[in-house]
Amino acid sequence: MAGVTHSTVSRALRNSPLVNQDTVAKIQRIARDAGYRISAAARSLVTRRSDAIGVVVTNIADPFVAGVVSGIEEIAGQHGLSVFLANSNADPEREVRVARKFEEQRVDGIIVTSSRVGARYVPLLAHMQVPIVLLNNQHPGPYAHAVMIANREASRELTRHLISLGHRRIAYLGDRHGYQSDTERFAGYRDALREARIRFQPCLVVHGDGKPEGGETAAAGLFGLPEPPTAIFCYNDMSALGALRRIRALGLRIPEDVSIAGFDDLFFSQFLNPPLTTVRQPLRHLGNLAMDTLLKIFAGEPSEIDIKVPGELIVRQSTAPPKEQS
Amino acid sequence: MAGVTHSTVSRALRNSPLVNQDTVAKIQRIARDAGYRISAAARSLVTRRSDAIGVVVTNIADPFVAGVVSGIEEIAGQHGLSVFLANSNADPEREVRVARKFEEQRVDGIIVTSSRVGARYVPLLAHMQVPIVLLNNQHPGPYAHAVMIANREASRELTRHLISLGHRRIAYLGDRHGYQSDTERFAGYRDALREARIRFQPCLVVHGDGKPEGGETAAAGLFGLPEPPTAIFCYNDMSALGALRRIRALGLRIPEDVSIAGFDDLFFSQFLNPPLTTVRQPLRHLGNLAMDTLLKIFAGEPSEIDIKVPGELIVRQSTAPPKEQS
DNA sequence: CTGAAAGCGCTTACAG
DNA sequence: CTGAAAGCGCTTACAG
Repeated sequence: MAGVTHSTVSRALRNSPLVNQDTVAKIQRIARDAGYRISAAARSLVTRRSDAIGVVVTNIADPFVAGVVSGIEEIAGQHGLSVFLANSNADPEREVRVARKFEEQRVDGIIVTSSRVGARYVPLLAHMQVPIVLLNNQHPGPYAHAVMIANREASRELTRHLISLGHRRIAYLGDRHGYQSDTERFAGYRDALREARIRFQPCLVVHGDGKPEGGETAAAGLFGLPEPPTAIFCYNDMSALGALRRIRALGLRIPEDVSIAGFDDLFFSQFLNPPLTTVRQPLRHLGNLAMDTLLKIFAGEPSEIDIKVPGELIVRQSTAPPKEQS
Repeated sequence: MAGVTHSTVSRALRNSPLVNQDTVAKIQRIARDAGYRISAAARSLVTRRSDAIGVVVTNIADPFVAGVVSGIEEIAGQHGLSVFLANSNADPEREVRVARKFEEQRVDGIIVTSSRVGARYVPLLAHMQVPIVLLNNQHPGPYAHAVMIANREASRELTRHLISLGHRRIAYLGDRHGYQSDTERFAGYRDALREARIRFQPCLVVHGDGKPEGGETAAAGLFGLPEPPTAIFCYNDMSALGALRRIRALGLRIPEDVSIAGFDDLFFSQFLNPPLTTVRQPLRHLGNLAMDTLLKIFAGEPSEIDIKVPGELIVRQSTAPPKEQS
């Protein structure tokens, strides 16, 4: 060393006010010159904090998820926290493995990013006695905080937009049953129909998988109907991507023959041909909020249990009045 | 405890052959029932391995990056390794912060995923004496392994495709100067022109930023030319996304008036209207390879310094013969 | 096959 | 303001 002891060094590096300023300066200089890096493992062993958080995603390659993770990492980095990323793939076996790893790492908090996470996953994490924030997936229980978009309201507004254009046969192309965001968006769709006294028609509801492939198949089903819809509200932009392709393959024009709307406003949606009418979710901001919530919990500050962010209707050229009133 | 000592427990949980099988079974059962989770920090303090790797990306919200990270995480998870994710944003200050964090965590290896990473970043990491794998960015030095797509070859093939359709005025819409993948793709473009004895015209080369916005602006420039191109080879699909929009805004049809090709085959490219001709990069596979390389290094097995993966030309409907021979 | 001991690199009361 | 000591939860030679 350079004149002092172990403990003093430790204190100096943490900028303790207990230490002589000159000593601090000297020690910090020496440490820097020597390329000293504290061992996170050793520190965390005694402090009982890892200064790391865990982020579980179903699939980081999903642009919704990636956008949100980017917002999480941004705030975490600003506060000197490391982030562990783990894909669960909605596979129960991987979910268990992920939870176990996070426990071993003694993460200070967990963010679960995904609308697809099964409710059964949360108990697994809740068991860890660590703050949990769910992003776009509320959990009915005391274990977790939640950051969400106001799905129902935004969906209602989007459906109203279609109705105001003159549409009456509006299809809902959803995700798989049981996912909360699908359920809520579906509810908003029905709200708007009810308001406008349009009879709900179950045959106009089809289900994809939240990805282009599922959207494509589901859309195909709608055009096998004796009376196809004049507008389709797709659960998300990824589904819309598939629906758009299928509809074009059928020789129909958008929006002249059929209007299409999505949800999320992913980066590509404004570049589609035609540009997609959708609801904007502020992905990065949602990620920021989730991380902010975790930070508040760490600091012992009060924090809302359910944070709701409004979506924003973005009207583009994929929606227009129907050709003929039906 | 339950009859035995500290050391025996440690050995039992690691399935040491030194321990009586019955004892092992008993200890493992007790540990499971008690919900015991080993402390990664404590273990790593003595083993001097963290069983964690660090992944640096410029921006996880970029679909190229997200696809690759997904492939990295997949293999890491299979081998019980945790992954730290950090965004550098190509911001020098953040790069330093990321590198420092990874040092503190004593990661066992680092993967840098990005075509935008500055060469100046690598020394920062190399200093850590830890295996480094660069994905899509080769570094001329002994510090790092590299996994890359065969940019030049694939680019040459794509350009040949445009030439074979009859194009002679082919523009290159690149990324910013100095990025390796841009440089290599540009070289492939020139190779193909040379082969076909088409004179290279500097005015047909424009530069974007690898994102839709930059592609849009760069494309606009090409149509201010007295003799605009009949085909545009975009450095990547993200750039093409912007170029497509701008070209449509100019009232031109694709591919009738101008052919457009991209590079990467991101998930959305096959769903565009028209579907985009491009070069497929096997993103997930590239991520797998990078992680495999790291694993080999950990195991002390020999591993190639430079792994090159071929791209695959995917011809779709955004390219066609030019309207008139120019 | 099992136990006792040392030590990984830190932090933090407790004395001075 | 600084030092000596204990301890965080593991692993691993070293003895038996």
